[in-house]
Amino acid sequence: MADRPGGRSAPHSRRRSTPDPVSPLPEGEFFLPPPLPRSFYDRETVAVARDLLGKQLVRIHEGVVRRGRIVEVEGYLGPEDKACHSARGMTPRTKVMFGPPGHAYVYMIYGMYFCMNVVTEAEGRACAVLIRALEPLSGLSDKTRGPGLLCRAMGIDRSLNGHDLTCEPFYVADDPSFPVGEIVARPRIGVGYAEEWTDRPLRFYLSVNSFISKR
DNA sequence: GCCAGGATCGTC
DNA sequence: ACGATCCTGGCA
Repeated sequence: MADRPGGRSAPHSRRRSTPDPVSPLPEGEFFLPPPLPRSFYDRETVAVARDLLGKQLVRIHEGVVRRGRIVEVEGYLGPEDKACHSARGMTPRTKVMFGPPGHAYVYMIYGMYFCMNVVTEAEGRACAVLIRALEPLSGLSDKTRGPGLLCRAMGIDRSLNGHDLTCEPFYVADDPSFPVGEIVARPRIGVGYAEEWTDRPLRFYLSVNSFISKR
């Protein structure tokens, strides 16, 4: 296969003479931040959850760049956590959670929405962080508050389950100049069935941000 | 197979 | 407080 050093044009017929209508990849320089390395995800889940706040979720799809700032997350701490999908062991659905860190765990909820997680900790730990809200940065509607809505806005569906988030076209990137500020910890949303795990403060959000899903 | 329930969201 | 909508997992 012929390589195109520095070239960004599509392999063949995709590129037309007119630019894409919405957020096309810019010509020349690219300021899209690079993906975080796998070592970022291969850490204790609460640390990853807190550190994801302020980062950018980036998806490049059909020539459109969609970016949002992660402003709300929830940690799910593996099989012992009664709110965690891996609490009933490995099933077809939770297989990705039991895999290596840095991959997307995407599932359908209530027959109408998708939710997206990042897998954390060592392979087999089956921990993850749910992305609950984004502040829109580019290519997104303003309906990004809540895990189902943000997946719709980003175009995240089942086809991205298991995707490796350490490479394009779907990844998390650092945003070093963004001031994260104070982080609030509260019980997770919608896990009333989880007994003693229901009230654990594993939901984290930026206190100075208006894009949170619920107060 | 069958069925209860769900890490949601919009509306009443 | 409830319905939409369908996948998932447990049980027969």
